[in-house]
Amino acid sequence: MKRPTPKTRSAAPGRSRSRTAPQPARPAASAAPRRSPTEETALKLWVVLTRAQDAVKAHVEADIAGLEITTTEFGILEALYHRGPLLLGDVQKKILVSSGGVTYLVDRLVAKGLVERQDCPGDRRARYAALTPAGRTFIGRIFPRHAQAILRAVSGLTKAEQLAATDLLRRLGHAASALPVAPAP
Amino acid sequence: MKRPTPKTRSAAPGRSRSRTAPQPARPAASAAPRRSPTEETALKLWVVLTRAQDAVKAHVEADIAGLEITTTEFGILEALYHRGPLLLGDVQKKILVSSGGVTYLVDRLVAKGLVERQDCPGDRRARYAALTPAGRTFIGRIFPRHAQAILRAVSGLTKAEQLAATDLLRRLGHAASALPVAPAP
DNA sequence: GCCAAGTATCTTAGTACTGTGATGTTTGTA
DNA sequence: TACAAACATCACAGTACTAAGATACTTGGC
Repeated sequence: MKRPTPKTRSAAPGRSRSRTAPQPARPAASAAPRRSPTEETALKLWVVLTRAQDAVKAHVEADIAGLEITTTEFGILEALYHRGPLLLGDVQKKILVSSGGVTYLVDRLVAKGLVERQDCPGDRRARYAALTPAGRTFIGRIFPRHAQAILRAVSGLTKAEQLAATDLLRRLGHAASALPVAPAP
Repeated sequence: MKRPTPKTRSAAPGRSRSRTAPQPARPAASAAPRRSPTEETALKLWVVLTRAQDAVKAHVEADIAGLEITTTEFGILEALYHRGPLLLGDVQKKILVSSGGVTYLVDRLVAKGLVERQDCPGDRRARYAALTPAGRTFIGRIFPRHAQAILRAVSGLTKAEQLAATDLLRRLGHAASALPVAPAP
């Protein structure tokens, strides 16, 4: 699991800061740099986008915790469950990891007996990943609960709001993906 | 850098799959499980939320690449820049890493001469992290460009849409955070 | 038919963390 | 005065990846 939101020493337990008041010896030097309202809007969007994703992800990961698989592995199983066998390259595009990462992840799922590789007739470079019967049973058993966990995690918005958010986020994502990545300065 | 969106072999370069047609020997077995529309809406939201965050993050990380710091380190510098010295515990809450992670990250920033630790008068257990003059200069120099990169990354939405998305995401995030995490089954 | 270029996967080494658990210091409370 | 709880730190094994390169196969042009 990548970052199931830190659980270590004294992580969250809220309000207790009463000592923050005594400002440090050195001046706070909080020379808050002025920013345009347009920048402010964009930065705020980036922050809440990240926070929202983290918050929902925490529920998704909590749901998967204890199943002996990572969220990324879950993503592969889910993709194979809903789409049938996929070329490893297509798995890569779907879950957004490096090519080496796909090899690594599929190796582990194979070791767990959930996935198998199949040769691709017609292109001997390529290979499919496919669920084994055990893998199909496994994902079929846990997916419904998983869907409920997500449903619950996003239930802070009404269905209409969820649809509105989906539309905005889809367009945001598409636009950002289409945009060429920063011209190295 | 954690996952600057894979750059490896044949990652994105679109449509070329013409070999996907010959379905694998084994039956596709695509027993697509029926789902309620409510579930469908929630799952879709989760997917586009993650995709959008990833897409924007790719720009953010591309902007930081080559500066010899990771995005997490950047987050610390930015927090100190905009808020002044912070207790290490507050840094932890801000950037969401483990307690050991804060020590590790601050150590590295100290080694780079960008941050220093200061004792906290009034609580001798606690310590502040604060920018050094070099650190302030560094972040002050790169932050404006960073803000522009974010501005650009989210420019697929109009300002009004950005505000609407911010409102929805803020409420989504708050609700998800407030919700107790899945009851371990 | 030959070969360069392209595509698919795998291998290797490295990185940025995490989690656990222990240690020391300090603080607020009983 | 004791004692639990908070803050930071350290040590260390482990994890989920990444980037870069190697290998194997395929394709398109000549």
